[in-house]
This record gives sequence, C-alpha cells and structure tokens, in this order.
Amino acid sequence: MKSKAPEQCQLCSLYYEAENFCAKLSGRELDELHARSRLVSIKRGQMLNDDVLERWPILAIDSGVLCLRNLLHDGRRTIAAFFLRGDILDMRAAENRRLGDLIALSPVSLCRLSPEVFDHILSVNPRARTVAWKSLSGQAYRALSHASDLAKKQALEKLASFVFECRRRQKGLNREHVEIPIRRRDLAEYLGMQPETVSRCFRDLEERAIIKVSDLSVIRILDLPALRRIANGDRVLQALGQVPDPVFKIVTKEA
Amino acid sequence: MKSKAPEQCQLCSLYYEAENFCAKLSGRELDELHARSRLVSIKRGQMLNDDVLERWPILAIDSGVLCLRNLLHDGRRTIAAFFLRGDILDMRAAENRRLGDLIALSPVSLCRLSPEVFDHILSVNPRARTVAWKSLSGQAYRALSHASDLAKKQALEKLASFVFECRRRQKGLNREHVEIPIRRRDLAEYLGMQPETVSRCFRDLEERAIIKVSDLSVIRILDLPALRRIANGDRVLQALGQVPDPVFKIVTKEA
DNA sequence: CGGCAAGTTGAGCCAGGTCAACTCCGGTGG
DNA sequence: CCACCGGAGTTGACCTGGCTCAACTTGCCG
Repeated sequence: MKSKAPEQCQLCSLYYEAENFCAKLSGRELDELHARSRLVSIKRGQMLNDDVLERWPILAIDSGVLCLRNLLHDGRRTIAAFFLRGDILDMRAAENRRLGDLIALSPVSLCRLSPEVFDHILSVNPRARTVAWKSLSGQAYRALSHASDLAKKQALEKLASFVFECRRRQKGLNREHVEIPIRRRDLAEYLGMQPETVSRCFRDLEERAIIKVSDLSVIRILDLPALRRIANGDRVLQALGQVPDPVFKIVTKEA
Repeated sequence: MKSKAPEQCQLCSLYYEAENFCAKLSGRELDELHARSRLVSIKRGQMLNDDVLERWPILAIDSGVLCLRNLLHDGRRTIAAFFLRGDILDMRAAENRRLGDLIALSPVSLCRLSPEVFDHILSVNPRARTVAWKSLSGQAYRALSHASDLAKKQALEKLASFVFECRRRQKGLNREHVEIPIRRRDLAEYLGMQPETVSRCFRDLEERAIIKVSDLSVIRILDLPALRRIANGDRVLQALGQVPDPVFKIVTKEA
C-alpha cells in the first residue's frame, strides 16, 4: 500500500516517480530497504569518500547532479559521466572506484542502499530487477554514446550532442527549452574541451540563431533540425555559417 | 552434470570457461537455453543487421572480436567499444541500436540467446545473474574508462592506455606480451585518431624502448612503469626520454 | 608472383588549446 | 548603500598537436 510507505520515502523521487526503483517495491520490501538504508544530502563540490563507498556501494540518486571525475597526474581533469535522479550506481566492483571520484556538481540528495537488501530484492522482484538492469544498461549506453562523441566529433558537434543528451534525460515535457544542469567549467571537463572553447561554441550556435542562451542554465532551441544535423556530424551545414569565401588559394606568398 | 552438456556447448568458451555465463547453468537450464539459441559464425567485416537483432537481441561472444561502430554523416567512423569472448550484449533497448552497427573485426563465433530463456534464467539462477550483471557492469566500466581516455588524453597517452586495456582483458597469464586483437585502422577509430598518428605513436614508444612491436598483433612491454606513467598522463616523462628526475609523490586523494 | 589493402613516413596546415586580460555577478563587510 | 573581493564566464591573440594529403613500403591472399 503506497500510503504506508515511510514518510521519508514519500518525498523521494525514487519512490514517487513511477518508473523508478523504489516505486516497484512491495510495502514490505520498501520498509525493509528503508530500514537498512540512509538518505543523505551532499553539498556542491563535496566528494564521496572511498571508505564510505566501501560500506555503502549502492547509491540511488534522488535529486541533484553527481559526477564521476577523474584526475590525471598533471592536473588535467575529466568528468566521465554524470548521474541524475533515478540513476542507481553499483560501485561494488573494486575497479569501478579506480575510474575516479564521485563528486556533487550541485546539491545532491541520494540514498545509500543496503547491498544485501538490494540484492535480495533483485532476486525476488522482477519489476525492480528490470528497473535496475535498465538503469545500468542506460549508463552503459550513455557512456558508449559519449565515447563516440568524444572520439571523432569537433567541439561544436560535441556541444550540440550534449544539448540533446540533456534534452533526452530531462524529465519535463518541454522539448524546446533544455536545462543545462551543470556549469560551463564542468561541461568543458565532460566534453574534453576548455571552458573557453565551450563559450565560443555557445556563441557560435547563438550567432547562427540555432539556440538562444537565456541564462547560464537554460537554453532554447530555435532550429532543431540544424542542431541535430550538427550533432550528427554534418559538416556541410556547419560551414554555412561562414561567408562562402572565394575558393582561390593565393599562392604568391613565397619569396 | 557437465558431461551431459550439448556437444556444441562443450566447445564454446561460454561454457568451458568457468567464469562465463553458460558454465553457471544447471544441466536442464543449459539444455533449454541451447535448444532455443543459435550459435553462428561471422566473417570479418560482416555486420549484424537490425532485423535479425530485433529477434535475437541477446548475444554472447564465444570467440573473436565484435565491435560497435558508429558512422557520422560525412563518413567519419568511430568504434565505440569492442567485445570479446565471454561478453554478453543486451540489445533489447531500442536506443542501443542507435549507437551504431555491430561489426566483426575478426572472424567471430557468437551465440544468439533466446531472450525468454535468458530472462527466465536470470530470475531463477543467482550465479548466472551475477555473471550477466558483472558483464554489463564491466561494459559500463570500460566505456567510462574509455570516455575518460578520449576526453583529455593526448595521442601517446591514449595508446598507452589502450595497451593496458588489452592487457587487462586478455585471458592468458603472460603479462609481458600483449596481444593487440584489432588492426591499426580499427585501433585508430577506437582511439579517435588517424591511422598515421597511431603508427607514429607506436614508433615513438619503440624508439624510447618502452615497448617492442613484434608483429602487428603482438607487442612486448619493455618498461612497464614508464608505460604506466604515460597512460596516467604524466607529461613530465613524456617530454622525451626523460631522466627519472626527483621522484614526485603523487598525492591523489586527501581530505 | 602479382595485385591490392594496410601500414608507414614526410610536409604543411588548422581546430582548438593556452595564456592573459577583461566582464559579470553574488556575497560580504564597512 | 556602496566598495570590494573572488570565482565563473567570456573575449582576443597566439601557438601546437595531430589531422590531412600524398607518396611510399609492407604484408596478405589468390
């Protein structure tokens, strides 16, 4: 019975959003999971440290943006992925922790699930298992998609792809306005570019009237097909911004 | 009873390697799965087409290298991931097929598993479920790790990382010789660079006596620490056959 | 052994990194 | 209220790692 859910869970998107994990649980399962789990709040910039992860390796995001950040020896930083409400992270594999640190990019509310209860639920509740499987599968999908973007796309194309990623992942129905849930600096780290380049690319898209940057965290898509073509790597369109310059190459520069 | 396994399965690494999926099945489960599945061979370069994937979305690799290749509109190609023996792919999510095409980079032998039987096994056999979960989780891990590599690393660093990826994934015990299971051209697509650059980087590593390229498909690691430092983005070392300067203590994590 | 694809080498160039200067904005304290 | 501060974002100028193109060599398969 929904009305019997623990009060804390009533306010948690993992429960009140019908497609999320906790919404699939029976009253008894939810009670048991709740009893052995911990809902915590994390401030922006804060990192989940390793020894706590050791004891609480299953994380379910209620709200906010958590990211996986990786530090190279000489200080270069990369954000490999970010996680939003509804995502379930399984950090039990030791190797997963070598990927980097989990850091809050905004205030985050998440639930540390008891691994034992989680596992038990997976074994007895097919609908919950499906949700968990889909979450993991979705993470793999996004990581692959992101890797494709990083491998061969140019800066402008990566940014356009990113806008679509945000659009796909945002819950709201508004498809024209897209929320950029992270700051420019973090966005740059996610896309493997410099903040300066991110800024230049936004300006470029805006000058071509493809998007409108309202404030730093919301953009409006003005020309969806154009944006899509850029995201898909259609270089012909990208060149159109430029004045179709004379095709002559001046060869008189040598002495 | 192992001796009762279908003859075809006896020869399949998914069964005879103890850590793989089919090895975890009871005799009855294996029989049932075998009866409703199809072991197929695929030639190099051949692509698994979509309508077949629709009916047979669960693939288990017996041998060979399968990759996920993504084509941009203007012809740029990316290999987002490659899959080796033991890997289980779940292409049921429609979105997964938008990531690109599954293409054999070498002769591949794989088993198309019946989704129904597969699902049923996941619900009743915890050990098999764990294997499947780990396979998926490993794919997510590698994709994230790969994305980190692509985002901020330079060509030489990416190549060094790739050598370690191959090393981790290869089954044999020999840790000094690493098999490069794919060709230069494919490797370039995987690392988001040009074949020319791959070639130059191999030569560079060889000139510094860090690796020895025996033939195109096997390398020998001569200086493991140096290779590791490069893979981890230690630019000091990269700046040409460097004298091992004062040993910097790398302090990764601190309060 | 011939033919073709894969891989390598070299020379030149450009997208995006780097550096430095500047603006913008929210918070803080006088 | 304003002055001040610090961090984020933006802009411009310059520089370089790796892409491009072209020529060459090597390896593979009939």
